[in-house]
Amino acid sequence: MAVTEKPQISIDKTPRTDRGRRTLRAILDAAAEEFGERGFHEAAIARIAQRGGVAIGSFYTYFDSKEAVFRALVGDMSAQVRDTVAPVILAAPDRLAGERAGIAAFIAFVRQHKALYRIIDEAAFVAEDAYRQHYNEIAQGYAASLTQAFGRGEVSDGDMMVRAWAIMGMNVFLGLRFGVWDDSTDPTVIAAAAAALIGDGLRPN
Amino acid sequence: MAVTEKPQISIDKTPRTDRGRRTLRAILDAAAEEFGERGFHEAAIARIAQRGGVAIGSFYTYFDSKEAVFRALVGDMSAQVRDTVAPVILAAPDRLAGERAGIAAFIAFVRQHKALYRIIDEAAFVAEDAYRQHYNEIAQGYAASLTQAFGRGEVSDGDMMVRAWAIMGMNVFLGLRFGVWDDSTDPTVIAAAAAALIGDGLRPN
DNA sequence: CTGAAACCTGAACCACTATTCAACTAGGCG
DNA sequence: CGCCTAGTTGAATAGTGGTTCAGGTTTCAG
Repeated sequence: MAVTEKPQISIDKTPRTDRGRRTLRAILDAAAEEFGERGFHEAAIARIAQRGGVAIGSFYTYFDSKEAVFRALVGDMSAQVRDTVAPVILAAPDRLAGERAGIAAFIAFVRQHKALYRIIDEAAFVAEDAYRQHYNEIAQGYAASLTQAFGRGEVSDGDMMVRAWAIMGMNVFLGLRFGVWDDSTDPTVIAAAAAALIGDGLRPN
Repeated sequence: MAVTEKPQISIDKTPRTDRGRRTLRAILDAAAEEFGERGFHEAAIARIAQRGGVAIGSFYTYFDSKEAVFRALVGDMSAQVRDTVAPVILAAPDRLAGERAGIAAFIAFVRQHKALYRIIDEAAFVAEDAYRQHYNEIAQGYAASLTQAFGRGEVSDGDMMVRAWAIMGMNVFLGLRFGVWDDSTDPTVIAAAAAALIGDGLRPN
């Protein structure tokens, strides 16, 4: 009995044609707009579909649920942030200079992607595992690169993981305050102040 | 014409009797639980009422809407955090010691109030103005006290507002990572590492 | 050309829940 | 006791919006 392999109710939603890929792209872009403007809960699938110029049904051709698109977006964003900031830090002559350049780059990125920046933050409530993964990965990389810098004698000894989380928090809050809430301050000024803090701390002399 | 002051459809929802105050308290506590466990959008008024042992109608005797309780809770929390951490910082012999004590106190607070800590974070999406107010107020006070410390020669010169936001971000992220996500690490160890970073920075020597 | 797979469509279904409201009870004051 | 205000109750209302599905249309390998 040649059981001709039951066609596995196609659980895979990846598009197979160019047409499909175009539609997926349109939905993703529309979703980014919608989630960015209205937040996860106020966002409506019907509006995402409309923005993308497709039918509601087409949305469900590519995603299993509202949360699924959101997760996809978080992944996209997460990668984009890393791919933007990490090279800037690496390109700097030393760790401390990298710190300053990284902050400036991050603030600039946030200003250019305010909506999408919100998506990552909201993931803390909508897709906590994706949120944790985002920051854990960054912290991991950050701590590793601090350890390397220590090996080169560029930074002092200390708990690199705590430092990584501390500096990440600094960046995120500065990005919120001077990137999202108010973008009238020159990023390099903020970056200079923050980098000075990271480099030498508050202690006088 | 003695226009006998139309009785102003009692827009004030403050309880007038002890019985009322008890009910309000029950609702508030129930709401804190519900919002803490399920987040704003998953939380249901019906469940809050049930938890508090009151009828749905009673909820609306004291609050105009779901968002209204949430805001009340954010205000409560905000005050509680400040009232817990600020005295600890002030009690320290100097600013840098205060920094360490403050971080340890904050992490301890977060561990004891994980649910309520989440409420403030979610306010960023549910009641952004309350969220901004919370952090702006803290930053304001923080920057002012840094300036005073500068006057006493306890900290170096620099942009105190940027520093305030940076240190706030540090604290919040350390609180998230080592308070909410994982509370197995000794807070004083984290506080020591973070305070060392704030005090002397990363620069070797 | 042809048939099947991929893709598209949007009305309808359904579950959920914030808010209202009209009737009721408790308690204190004169 | 009569009366008034504060407080209580929960079924009913009303609106929302995620998801499904049955029936098209498009694409393309053979």
